[in-house]
Amino acid sequence: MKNKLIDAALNQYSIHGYHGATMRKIATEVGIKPASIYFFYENKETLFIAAFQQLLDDHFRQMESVLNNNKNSPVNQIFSALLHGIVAHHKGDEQRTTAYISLVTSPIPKINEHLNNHMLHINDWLVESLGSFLKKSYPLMSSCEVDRVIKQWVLIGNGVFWGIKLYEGKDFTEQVELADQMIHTLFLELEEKYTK
Amino acid sequence: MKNKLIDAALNQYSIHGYHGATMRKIATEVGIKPASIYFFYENKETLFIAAFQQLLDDHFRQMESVLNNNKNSPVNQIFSALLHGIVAHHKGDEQRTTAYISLVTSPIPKINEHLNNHMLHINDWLVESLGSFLKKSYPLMSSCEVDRVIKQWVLIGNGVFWGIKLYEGKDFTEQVELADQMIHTLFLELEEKYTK
Amino acid sequence: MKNKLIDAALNQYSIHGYHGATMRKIATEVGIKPASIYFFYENKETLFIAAFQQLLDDHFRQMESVLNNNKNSPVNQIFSALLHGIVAHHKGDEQRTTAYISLVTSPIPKINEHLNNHMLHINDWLVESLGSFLKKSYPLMSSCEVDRVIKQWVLIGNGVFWGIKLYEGKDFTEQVELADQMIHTLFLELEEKYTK
Amino acid sequence: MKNKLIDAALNQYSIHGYHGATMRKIATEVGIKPASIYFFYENKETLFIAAFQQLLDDHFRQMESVLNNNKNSPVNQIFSALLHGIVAHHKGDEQRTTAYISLVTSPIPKINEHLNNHMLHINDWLVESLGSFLKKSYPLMSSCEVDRVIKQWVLIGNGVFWGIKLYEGKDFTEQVELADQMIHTLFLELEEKYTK
DNA sequence: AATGAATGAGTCTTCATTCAT
DNA sequence: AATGAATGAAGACTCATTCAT
Repeated sequence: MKNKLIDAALNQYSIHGYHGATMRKIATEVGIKPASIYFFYENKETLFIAAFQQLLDDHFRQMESVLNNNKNSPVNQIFSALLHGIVAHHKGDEQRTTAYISLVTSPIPKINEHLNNHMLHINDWLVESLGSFLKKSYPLMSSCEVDRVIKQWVLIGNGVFWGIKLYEGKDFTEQVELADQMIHTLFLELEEKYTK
Repeated sequence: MKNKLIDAALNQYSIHGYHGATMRKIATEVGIKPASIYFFYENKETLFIAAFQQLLDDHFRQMESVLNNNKNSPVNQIFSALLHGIVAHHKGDEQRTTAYISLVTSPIPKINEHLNNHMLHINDWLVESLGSFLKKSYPLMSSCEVDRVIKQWVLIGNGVFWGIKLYEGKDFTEQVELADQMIHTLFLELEEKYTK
Repeated sequence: MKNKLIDAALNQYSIHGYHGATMRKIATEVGIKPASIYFFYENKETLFIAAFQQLLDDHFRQMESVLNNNKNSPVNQIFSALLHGIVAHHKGDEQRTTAYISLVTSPIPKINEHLNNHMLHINDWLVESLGSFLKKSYPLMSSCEVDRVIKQWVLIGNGVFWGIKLYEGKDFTEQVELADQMIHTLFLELEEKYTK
Repeated sequence: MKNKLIDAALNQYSIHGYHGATMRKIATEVGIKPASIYFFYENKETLFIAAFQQLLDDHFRQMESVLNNNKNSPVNQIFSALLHGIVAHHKGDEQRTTAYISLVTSPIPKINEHLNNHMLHINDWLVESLGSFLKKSYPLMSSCEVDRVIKQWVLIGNGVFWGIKLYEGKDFTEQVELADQMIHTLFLELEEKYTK
């Protein structure tokens, strides 16, 4: 039930925003009465913090698992696969993605903190794990350049991510292809620079 | 006063979301009583539709003016300048930018419609105006490729835009630099392909 | 304009009741702004007291004029004509009739007072004027009986009056006919008793 | 509590009209807070529709029971008793009677519909039940005449009913007596016509 | 003669929350 | 584990009224 409540909370949040996601709507969605929510969560804020926590954790776990499934591919394919993996994850659960996007403009301070930590966490993890792959393939790359490549990849990823709410169907598929091409170009440069 | 109300509405919206942007908060921000708002706008929805309309119009006008100020530069600089211009515009008015981002997850159907129209409008305009610059510089480019370049540029722009809320200070400046590099690469390819 | 306001007030009152007849609705109906009403009437209560006063005065004047036009007919025809006259007056201005009915349940004490005075006034007038006609035709009738006949006539009139809101078209016409028959019977009795 | 709310709603309605019968006044009358009303009724309109429904149902049941208690008396006494019964019912609960009268000028369309149905229902019922009594006593009466007698009786009843708000104490008692006399006359005619 | 701008009080209604059961 | 009943605070909005113009 706690999980059903979190799902409902995220869903309502994604549709109506924090103030519009009322306890009643959430309760109705899981088939209980508003008063019953308080048996599981102390109050609205607690529920939402748990919900957002889970959202971010899932998001992170998902990225880890995608990376894990591709760690034996060539670097450039890893970057590409990771992008596709994340995109697939988001597209497969648009409701949560909307929640995730809304998070960025969340009106609750505690949640913004969580989000910032999450972002730093992801960044560290990306730099560390992707960095090690890059260095393995291009041992001559400077730390600084490794950083740069990862950040550019993230920048492209952000662009695609933002497109999730802006483009639909074929238009969005095209976005992913365009991103792929740019990643490809990124690695062409590296290849040329470090492997001849 | 109608304009002051729109500003306040956007500000409150950017901070608290639609349901959290109460008439009282908006009224207080402009120094009148809640009841007085209804002298200027029929109701909350009307006020917000006017506000968002203006937000989108300003946004578009801003892009136009940036383009106008750079239309005599070389193409690659136009693309770069346009990106910087938009970023500057958004950074210079973070409150409105947050409102703009929140718009994407707005709970009011009428507003989503407006937003979609706005997006299509911008797209058309970009393809048309930037397209003509590209074709002038690289007459051999196919329409299809013109389209692709513009869309990649937009993708990078979206990445930067999304970063506005995620990065601060130097970190954000770095984002713009990274984007610039990628645009640069984009045009290097074109140069190589079409001008030798 | 003062008269237009009174008409509008009565109309709105008949539709929505006192609390539902807002200054705005009244102003809109006469094509001015609410604030302008206060140039003509001190406040809502004053306006309505004037309106009701006029309503009752008109009502009374109407009855007088009907009686005047028939004062040379035989008594029984006077009674019948008076009934028809009143009914015609009310049917011809249903809006005011509704207002008149609503008056009886008015929530404003001052108005109830007015109404009571009006009722007493009408009663006195009826007893006096109709009484004199009766006594002229049936000199042997006791004051007490004169009173009784008038009151029965009023009772029938009240029945018809109440029917204005309950019956429509032919159904209402039938009511008036039924009333006529009963008045006829009333005078048959008198005839039998006093003129043989 | 739902019933207490209905009583309070009718009482406030009878005093102040629909728009003047505020949720606050109703809540106060039953000793709860306005917000609590919404636990029992969806909104103001729902509450009032339930209230008026009950008012009309009670009214009808009352008439039925009066008729039932007198069905073995002679016809003319049935008519008289029914009148007295209805009058007693109304006089015994003036608050509800005022509500009933106000209903006729109610500003809510749904309620007017209910009222119309109620009136038709009562009419049918009167014609059917009183009609059968009349025919039993005067087998030679035509359906048409049966109809007429009933309608005249109703007309007198309406007159008395309307008098409830106009007359007080002895004056009202007199109204009932006058009505009684007229009913008496009505049956004298029938007696003379059909039983000699 | 009329109104634009403003407001305090009050309207219906919803919200998060509580607590006894 | 769940809810019926209740509520204080706040939500959007309306109302009668004022006053400078």
